[in-house]
Amino acid sequence: MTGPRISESAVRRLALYLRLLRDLRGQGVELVSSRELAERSGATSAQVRKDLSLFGSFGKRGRGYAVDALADTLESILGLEKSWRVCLVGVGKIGAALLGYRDLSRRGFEVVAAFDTEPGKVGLEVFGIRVRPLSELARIVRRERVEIGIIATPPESAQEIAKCLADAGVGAILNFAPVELTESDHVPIRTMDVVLELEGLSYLLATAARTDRRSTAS
Amino acid sequence: MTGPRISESAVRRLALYLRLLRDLRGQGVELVSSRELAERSGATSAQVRKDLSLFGSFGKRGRGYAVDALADTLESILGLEKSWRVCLVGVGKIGAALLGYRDLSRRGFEVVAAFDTEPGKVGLEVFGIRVRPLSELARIVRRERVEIGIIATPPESAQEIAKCLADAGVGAILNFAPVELTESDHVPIRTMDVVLELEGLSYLLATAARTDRRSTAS
DNA sequence: GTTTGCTTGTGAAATGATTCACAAGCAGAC
DNA sequence: GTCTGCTTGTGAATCATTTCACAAGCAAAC
Repeated sequence: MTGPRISESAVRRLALYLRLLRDLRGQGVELVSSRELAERSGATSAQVRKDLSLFGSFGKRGRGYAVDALADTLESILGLEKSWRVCLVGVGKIGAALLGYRDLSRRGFEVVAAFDTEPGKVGLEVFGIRVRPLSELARIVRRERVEIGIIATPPESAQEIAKCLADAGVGAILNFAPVELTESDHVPIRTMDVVLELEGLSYLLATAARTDRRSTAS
Repeated sequence: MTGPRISESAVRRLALYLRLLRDLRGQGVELVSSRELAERSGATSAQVRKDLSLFGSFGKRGRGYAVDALADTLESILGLEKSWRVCLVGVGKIGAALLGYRDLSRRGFEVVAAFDTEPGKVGLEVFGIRVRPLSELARIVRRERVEIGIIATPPESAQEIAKCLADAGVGAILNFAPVELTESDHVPIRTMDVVLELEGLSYLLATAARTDRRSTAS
């Protein structure tokens, strides 16, 4: 089964449903309806059903979805049955925060190596991970069979490092540097950017302010 | 001028163009074409032109866009001419990393207050910001005229805090807690979730692996 | 002035995502 | 068995976004 073509937002929703299902499973709930999943995830019930139906029929009409089975199915679809081997490049404030973030390993993403250029940082142990010099990246990524790279460097070096990671064989990259990276090879890249997100909110606030001024103007 | 209805992804792209324009301005470049902006932002040139044309005609046919003027225009559209007053709730690892993140104030988001419940943290100064008890949130948010709230607490408390922030008068919320929050009032909320993002990549990796197995199967 | 080369701005077309609406189906009550 | 209440799965319809394609326009060369 080579899954259907499916949008990025649909995948995100599936991951969200999975999180909810795990909670419900923990609470001992056995059945859940698309309506309930929708409420808790901020989607509509039709959306939930469509998303799930892309991969098969998992529900029982009149009853809902079996929490446990559906959680297993989603884990399989999302590739979360195994745990992924991750490396971090750039042990600055964000990088260090990520190393200390317990949820990563708890949710299946094991940080197995960390790299930095700064001599003052190389050799340190940060939350149990030894920081290695960048020069060892290719070697270690191969040796440790790293599958996902996280970039948390300044924007200037990010593109180059993305290239190194791709060349060294990682299959996907999560980028925290505030630049749009172009992907080498076919290695998908996701960028997370706090400032960009805040700027999105700024637009909404500014628009709201403009509207207010208009409607309450003398 | 009450701006047009515009999608979240379009706003994100505008913010991206603005960043590129600032770079170009810094380099002394005076004109830029939609094609160049497209290349650097990962969009298509038609997309760039459509995005910009939603708000007016800023380019010169045959030449391109005046970098300086367009940057100013985008700043105005996105509400980035002023600097926004931000508060942080939850000074854990992510919260502390944010307090230390210079780019926030540099790019127009000034953290003017921080809160935490933990007695061990209250009173500390983290990167120059004093951590206050959560009980003071409403009072300080009002006094400091905070416009945007950032939530970096455990997921259990996030919804409650979103409510407090909305009630206290913030106009937008950026949420780092791994829960889908329902908005109180009409306060928009954006959630950033590292694990969710990694799970999206996991899906791609798993799909690629499935496809490989299919096509190279005996 | 005319030609050339390049670029914008934008309707129209194509594509993609979401919502609607309802037949099909399940389980429990009687 | 049949009736009731509820829920899934899904084609069709709607809505949104992206891409196409090209007329209109600018500047420099000659």
